[in-house]
Amino acid sequence: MNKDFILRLTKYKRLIHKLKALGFEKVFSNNLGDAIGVTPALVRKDFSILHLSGNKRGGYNIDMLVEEFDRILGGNTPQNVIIVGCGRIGTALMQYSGFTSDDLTIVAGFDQNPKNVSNPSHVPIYGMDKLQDFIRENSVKVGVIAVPDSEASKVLDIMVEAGIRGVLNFAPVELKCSKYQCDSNCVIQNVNIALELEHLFYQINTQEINLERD
Amino acid sequence: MNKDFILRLTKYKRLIHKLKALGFEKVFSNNLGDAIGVTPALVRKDFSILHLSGNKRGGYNIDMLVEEFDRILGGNTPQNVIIVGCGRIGTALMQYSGFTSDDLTIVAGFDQNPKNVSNPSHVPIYGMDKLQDFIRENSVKVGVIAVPDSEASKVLDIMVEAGIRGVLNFAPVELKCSKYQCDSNCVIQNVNIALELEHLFYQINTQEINLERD
DNA sequence: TAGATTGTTAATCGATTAACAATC
DNA sequence: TAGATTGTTAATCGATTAACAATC
Repeated sequence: MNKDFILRLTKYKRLIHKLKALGFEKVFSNNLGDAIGVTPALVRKDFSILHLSGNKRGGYNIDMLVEEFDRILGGNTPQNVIIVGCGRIGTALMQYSGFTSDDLTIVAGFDQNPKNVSNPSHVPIYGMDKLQDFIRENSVKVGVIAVPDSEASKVLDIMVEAGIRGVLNFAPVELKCSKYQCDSNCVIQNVNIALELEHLFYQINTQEINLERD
Repeated sequence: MNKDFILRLTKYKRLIHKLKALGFEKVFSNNLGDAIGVTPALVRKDFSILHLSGNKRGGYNIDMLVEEFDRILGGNTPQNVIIVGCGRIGTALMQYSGFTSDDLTIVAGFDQNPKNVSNPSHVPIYGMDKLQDFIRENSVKVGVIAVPDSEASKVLDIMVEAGIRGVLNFAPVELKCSKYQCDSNCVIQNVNIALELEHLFYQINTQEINLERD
């Protein structure tokens, strides 16, 4: 329910898959904690919340963990994602290599002028008028918004109306919990690159100068 | 010092600039809290930590806030950023419109084959061999890493050695707090798009099925 | 003045950690 | 068995909030 908790789950999952690939058969809260940078106690607590139990002396069984984390985090069933807005960011994402390893598949792109988009990927790009039908017919659950900021909230409304449940927003507007999000339980995650860079500068500045000037 | 705290600072700053533009002269902790979604008490606490004081009845002076937040968050002095790796993500970022409004300027790109990069922006793209000298000569403080994951940690080392203080990493590897980061106080922020999407799927899944299966 | 708002202290809340009994 | 590790409880820690005296 907690953001940090969810982040840890994803890290556990990745780590456990790696360990499995390395031929490990069991692992201790100790090892897991070291690897993801938390205390062993927190690992045990987390696992306890998830009802994952180990052996008092033999640690946790890797096969069991792999299976359970796959179930909890949506498994290895490929997850379909659409990209709305095929400008620079949109097309860059379409070819992003980091996805395939995580069973995420970009199934389609949408743009106002699909014919103008240079498209070296094999992902089909449709006009915006096809967006709602596509979402409905393919039961798409998650979409990426990569349109100009002026279009973002309009696009969001369209997607939510069609039944989208999760949105990753790259438009430099913070898409807020509108009535739509609340009504329909659509989760919105904003990725604001300018904001991230500002954070960095802030952190650097405060390392040098102290917050309180005097 | 806290991640949430820093995030709030950035939100305060943006909001206050907007209010200033709207002609406001003063604002209450009440209003600020509503707008950024926190309690008025927290706003006052935050301001107190920053030594920003208001009037017992007249709230906080907008001009004062604008000035102070600009100082605290690095002001409106343009911040120079370089982009290392001019593949799809890198070039997309180079033309990203969200930057200009935040006084962030991409001053250069770097790539192994700068001549192969199609470069519709006006940002110069140099070979990787120029990276260290450029950072040193221009005192660049923050850089973006958008190279393939296999190159990421090598590139990080080079940048840190040249004196980079902050890195935004788009390569799908979690660049960890290596010896370099600790020695030289380089802040690393990882943006992992696949991870963000996984979060979304997880959140959606847990809305439907409860965590504990039984 | 009376009313409203700040600034700060103490209370609350939630997450993390330490500790340890249970037990393999 | 002795040693090691889990699972869970209680303690700790830090961030947020409530409350209220100070005061404009």
